[in-house]
Amino acid sequence: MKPTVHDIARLAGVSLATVDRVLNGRPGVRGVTREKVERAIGSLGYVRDLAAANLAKGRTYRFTFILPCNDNSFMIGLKREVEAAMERSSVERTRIDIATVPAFDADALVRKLEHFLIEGPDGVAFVAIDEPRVRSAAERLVEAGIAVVTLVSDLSASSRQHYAGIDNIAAGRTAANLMGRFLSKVDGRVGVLAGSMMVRDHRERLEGFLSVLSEDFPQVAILPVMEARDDAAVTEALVREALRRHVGLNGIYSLGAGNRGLIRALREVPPGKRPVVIAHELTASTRQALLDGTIDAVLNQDAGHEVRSAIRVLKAKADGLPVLAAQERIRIDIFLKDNLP
Amino acid sequence: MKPTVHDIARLAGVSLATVDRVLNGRPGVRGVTREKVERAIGSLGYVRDLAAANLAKGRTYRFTFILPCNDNSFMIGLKREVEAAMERSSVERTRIDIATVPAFDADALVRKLEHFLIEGPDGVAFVAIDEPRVRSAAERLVEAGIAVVTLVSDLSASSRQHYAGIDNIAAGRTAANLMGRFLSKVDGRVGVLAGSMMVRDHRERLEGFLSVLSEDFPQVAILPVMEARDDAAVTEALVREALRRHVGLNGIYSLGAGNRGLIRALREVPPGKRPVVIAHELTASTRQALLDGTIDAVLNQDAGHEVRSAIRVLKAKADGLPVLAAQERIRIDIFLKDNLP
DNA sequence: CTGAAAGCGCTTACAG
DNA sequence: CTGAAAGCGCTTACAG
Repeated sequence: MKPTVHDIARLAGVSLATVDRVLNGRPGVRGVTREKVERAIGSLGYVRDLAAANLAKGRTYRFTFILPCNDNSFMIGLKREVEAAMERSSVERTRIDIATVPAFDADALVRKLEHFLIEGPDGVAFVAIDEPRVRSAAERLVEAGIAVVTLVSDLSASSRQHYAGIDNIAAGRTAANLMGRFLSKVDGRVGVLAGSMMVRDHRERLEGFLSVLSEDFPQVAILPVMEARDDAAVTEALVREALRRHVGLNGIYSLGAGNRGLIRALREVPPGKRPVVIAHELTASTRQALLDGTIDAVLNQDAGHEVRSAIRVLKAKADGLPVLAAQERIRIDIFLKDNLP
Repeated sequence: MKPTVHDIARLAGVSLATVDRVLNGRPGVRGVTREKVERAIGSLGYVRDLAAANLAKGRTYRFTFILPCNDNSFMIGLKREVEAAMERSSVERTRIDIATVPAFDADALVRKLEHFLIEGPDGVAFVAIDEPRVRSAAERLVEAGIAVVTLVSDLSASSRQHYAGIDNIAAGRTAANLMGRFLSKVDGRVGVLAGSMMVRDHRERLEGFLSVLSEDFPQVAILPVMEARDDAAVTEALVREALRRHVGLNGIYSLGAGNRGLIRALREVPPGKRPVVIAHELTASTRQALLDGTIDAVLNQDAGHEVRSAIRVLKAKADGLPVLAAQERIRIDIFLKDNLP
C-alpha cells in the first residue's frame, strides 16, 4: 500500500494538519517538528495523491488563451481547438477562457498580459509577438507565479516557461530540402511568399529555407521575397505578377498564410507548366490543392496538438510537476497527397 | 456549483446509496425509485467526478502490454517507452505490466491473450499478428469486458477496440511519392526490401508503395521484392547482390527493419552513385545515415506516442469514456536530414 | 506553534 | 429494496 498522510503523521508523531503544513511548505512549524516530518516523508517514500488533494481543495485550474483576432483559416482553427478544450475542461477541474487581441499589435498584447497579471489565472498561453515589452510583460507574469506558455510563435527563451509550437527554422530547412529535390531542372528559380518579416515564425522559416538552398542547392536562384501580409488578394496579385515576369519560375515556397490567393493564381497556369509549390498549414483549400496537384507538399502544425499540449504544460507548471519533453514536442507534419489525414 | 450526488439524493428524496446504485447501474433498485433518481440526474445535468469516484473505490487501473521479444531497435525502443510509462504510472493510479512472447508466433500470442482472459486486467495492448485465432482471442477479451488495443501492427477492425499505430498503406504511398519525385532519372529501377510478407504492416506498406508508383510514376521499374526477415546480415547480402546485378538500380525502399545491413552495403557504393533510399523507423543508425546522405528520407512512427496513446485509450475504454480521435491518430513522421528531432 | 474535527465527491459494507 | 455511517487521501477553518 502506498503511504498516506496518516502514515507520515503516525511515524512523525504529529497531527495531519502539521504534516500538511510541511508538505505544502506553509509557515508556522518549528524547525525540529518540520525535520521530524521530513524524515518520515523521506523514509516512507511518500508521494502525494494530487487528485485527492485537488478534491479536498476544491481546486479548479484557470487558464487563459490570448489569441489574435485574425481571420485566416489557421487562426480560426486554433480558436476552435481551444473552444473544444473548453468544453471538455469542466470534467477535468479546469476552466479555460479565451481573450482576443488585434493581430500584430504588440501594445494590445502587452495590455492584455498586464490585465491577467491582475486577474491572476493559474496560467496564460498566448501567440507571442517577439518584442521587448512583450517579453517583460511575460516575465512579470512568471514572477507572479502564473505559468506562461507561448503558442505557435515564440518569444526568446528566457521569458516564458514553454513554447507550444514547431521549430520554424527546421520547417524552412525542410521546405528547402523538398524544393531542391522536387525541382527537376537543377538550375531553377524559386520565389518565396511571406506574410510579414515582423513575425518571428516567418523570419525563421525564411532563414532556414535560404540557408539549406544555398548550402545544398547552390544552382537554384532565389527571387526577392514577396511580402503579402497573409492577405489572399495581395498574394494572388503578387503571384500572378511573378509568374508573368519570371517565365522560368520553377518553384514557390509560401511560408505564411493567404494560400487561397496563391492557389487561385496557380490555377490559371496550365498544369504541365506549374511550378513546384510548397506551402504551410493544412486547410480546406491547401488540402484540395494537394489532391489536385496544384500544391506539391504542405508543412503543417497541428493546432489541436498545440492547444492540448499547452494545457498539459500549464497544468504541470501549475502543479510544479515536470513536463515530458518528448510528449510535448510539436512536430512538423509533412503532407503529400498520399498521407493526408 | 456543479451538482453532486448529494444534490441528486435530496432532489429525488432518496439516500446516497441508492443514487450510487442507479449511477453505476447496479441492481436492487425498484423501477419507480430508479426513475425518480434518473429524472433528478437529468434535470440537474449531473456529471460524475471520476477522480473522486476512483479515490473512494481505491481503484487502480491494470493494463498489460504484450510485446514480441524482437531484438530490432524499434521493438527495443517500444519496450523502453512502456517501461517509462510504468515508472510514471504509480502516480496515476495505474499499474502497467509487460509480457513478452516470441516474435511472429501466433500460437504463443494466442496463449498469452488467453492467459490474460483469466487474469483479467482492465486492458491489454499487443502487437498483433493478423490471424483468425488471434482475432478470436481478442474478441473473447473484449466480450469479457477487457479493453483491447492493437499496437504498431493491426488486426482487422472488428476484433479490437482501437489501433495505436500508423496507417501503413498511406506510409507506403508516401514513400512511393517521395521516391518518384526524388528519382532524377525518370526511368529508374527501384528495389524493395521487406521483412516478411506474413506481417500485415509490411504487406500494407508494399501495397501502398506499388499502387502509387504504378499510378503516378509508371515509367519506374520495380524489381522483385527482397524478403530479408528484418535481419541485418541477410539484408546486407541481398542489397549487395542487388547493387551488383542491377547496375542501374536507382532507388531502394526499405519497408521493414534490419536497416543496419542496408546501410553497410550502401556505404560501399561511391557517394555519387548511390541510389535514392527511403527507409522506416528513426534509429541511431538511420539517423546517422540521413545526416551523411546514405539515406534520403525516413518514415517514422513515434513509439512513445503510440504507447501513451494506447494507455489513454485503454483508460478511456475502462471508464466507458469516448476517445478523442484527432488526439489519438498516430501520424507518419517524415524525416529528412533537416527536420530531425 | 500544534491538533481535533469536518469536509471535498464518491463508494461500500452493513443493517434493516 | 433502501438507508445511515464510515472511509478513500488530502485540506481547512477553528480552537487552543
